[in-house]
Amino acid sequence: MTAKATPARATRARVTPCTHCPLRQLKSYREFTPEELRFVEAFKVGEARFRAGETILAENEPSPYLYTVLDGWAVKHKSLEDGRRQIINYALPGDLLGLQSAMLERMRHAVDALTDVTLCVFPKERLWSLFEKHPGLAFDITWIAAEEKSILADFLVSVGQRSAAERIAFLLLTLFRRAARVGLADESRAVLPLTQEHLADTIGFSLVHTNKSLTLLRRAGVFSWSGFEFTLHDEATLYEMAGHPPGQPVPRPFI
Amino acid sequence: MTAKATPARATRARVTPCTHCPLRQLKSYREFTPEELRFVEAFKVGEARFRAGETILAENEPSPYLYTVLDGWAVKHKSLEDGRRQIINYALPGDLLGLQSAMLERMRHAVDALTDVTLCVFPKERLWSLFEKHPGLAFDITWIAAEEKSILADFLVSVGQRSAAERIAFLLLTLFRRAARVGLADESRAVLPLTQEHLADTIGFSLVHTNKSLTLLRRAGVFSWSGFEFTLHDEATLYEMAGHPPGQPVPRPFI
DNA sequence: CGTTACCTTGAATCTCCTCAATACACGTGG
DNA sequence: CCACGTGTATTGAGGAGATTCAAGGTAACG
Repeated sequence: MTAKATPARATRARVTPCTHCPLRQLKSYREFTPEELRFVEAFKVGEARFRAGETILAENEPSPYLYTVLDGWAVKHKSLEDGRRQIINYALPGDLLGLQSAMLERMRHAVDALTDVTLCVFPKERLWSLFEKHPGLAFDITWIAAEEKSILADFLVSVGQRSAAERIAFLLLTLFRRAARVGLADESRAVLPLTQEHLADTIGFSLVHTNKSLTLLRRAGVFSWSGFEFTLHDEATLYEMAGHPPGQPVPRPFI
Repeated sequence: MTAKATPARATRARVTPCTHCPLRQLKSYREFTPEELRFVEAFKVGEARFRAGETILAENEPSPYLYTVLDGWAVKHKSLEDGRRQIINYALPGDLLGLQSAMLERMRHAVDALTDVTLCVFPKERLWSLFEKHPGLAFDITWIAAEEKSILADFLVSVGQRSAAERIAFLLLTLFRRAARVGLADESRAVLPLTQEHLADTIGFSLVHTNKSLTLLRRAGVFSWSGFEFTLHDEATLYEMAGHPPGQPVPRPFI
């Protein structure tokens, strides 16, 4: 890994208007008021596309934009000088990127595209007027931040306390459910576009050990996962193995 | 460990008025506008005290209150069924507790008092009016959530990638700096009121191994730490060992 | 048809865990 | 005042688990 950083290419042509945003159709999102919808529509200045492997936001850099993922997967990670890296979280459609650079001046981690990605682009200098004029949207953003804190805490518990098999089960089940929540999975199947190296860098084990543990898990027949195709054969057992990860709450907000 | 959950005992007598809040004197906090100060003063309905070891907020419980720490230390943690537990973060004076229960309906982790603690108490049903009427305060809360996400990400990197010595160095240096930021440390000394068991549950190692690694680190003479008294002898070296943890940003907000 | 990315497996080594025992400081009650 | 229990810190020994090094395999792509 991987490709070099590439500047966002804003595509003003063929931009999805927020009024027809496919994510807003999902029952897991609340409805906007007409005023909020108008504000968000004006807040969005375009879309940006990144190819798999490209850097969306670089660590320690400021960014003039806030993004939401419209389509595709991204990965948030931090690297140490010697090449070790830790994946912090994944971003799926509907997730917010760049809040740190908006709030804390610069990114404290990098964000890379995991698949080809389309993002909605919002200029961060208008974030303040969002807080001033649309407390409901401000509340949503805070809600999202609180929820991500909760996800990070769950990852921390997993990495700090659980065995290799438990961590793998936890991660795959969590990602499967997040994919399902935004309509990217049916009953038992989803595309989870990670390599085993991503998996290893998320759960805090070496690639070799991750592979061996994964092989054992697969032999147990609880799920299959190859070529990014994940199929869940026995959710109850995987749920057991994962140490009972919390169900996703019904999310209140959108952006 | 430890004492049973105890209901908050609101002490309306001898409550510190926000106008004289010792934390607001610190240069690391921004100043309130007079209107904000008036709002916060009314938002605060009292203070609560907890003794060391008591539970401030229980996992999976809702809470009608939001708290800020006025004095003392608290610890946020999650426990598994079999007794393993992971410490998520620590709360020092100025830190916010219970945002999860306010935003996500219930706590996803527990909060225990590490020392005797005094908290400012805010009723969460008035949080919405804060967002409506004081976007500056709403922005502050979001800022705090973003910063804690950043801290959790750093912990995750530490637990996922670093050696025992690095994790210990990272945690102690981080806590020393956070204590210093709120006036709880002088040049090189601070009270860090953790046991080695807390340390172990934070860095994700067994108590025994943590003790052995700590002993080695102490023999290196970079710091001393006994009876909760932490003395930093060689900050540059500890900083090296800790893998260059980020300096604390100047925090914008208060509550 | 060679290169690249990803996955898989074995072997040797070292880290970390569990079990077990000891030590010290503290507070309590006899 | 001493005996005792409890919480915390320390150390040793043996074994499970994770890492690194190394080699080989497959599929995709020019």
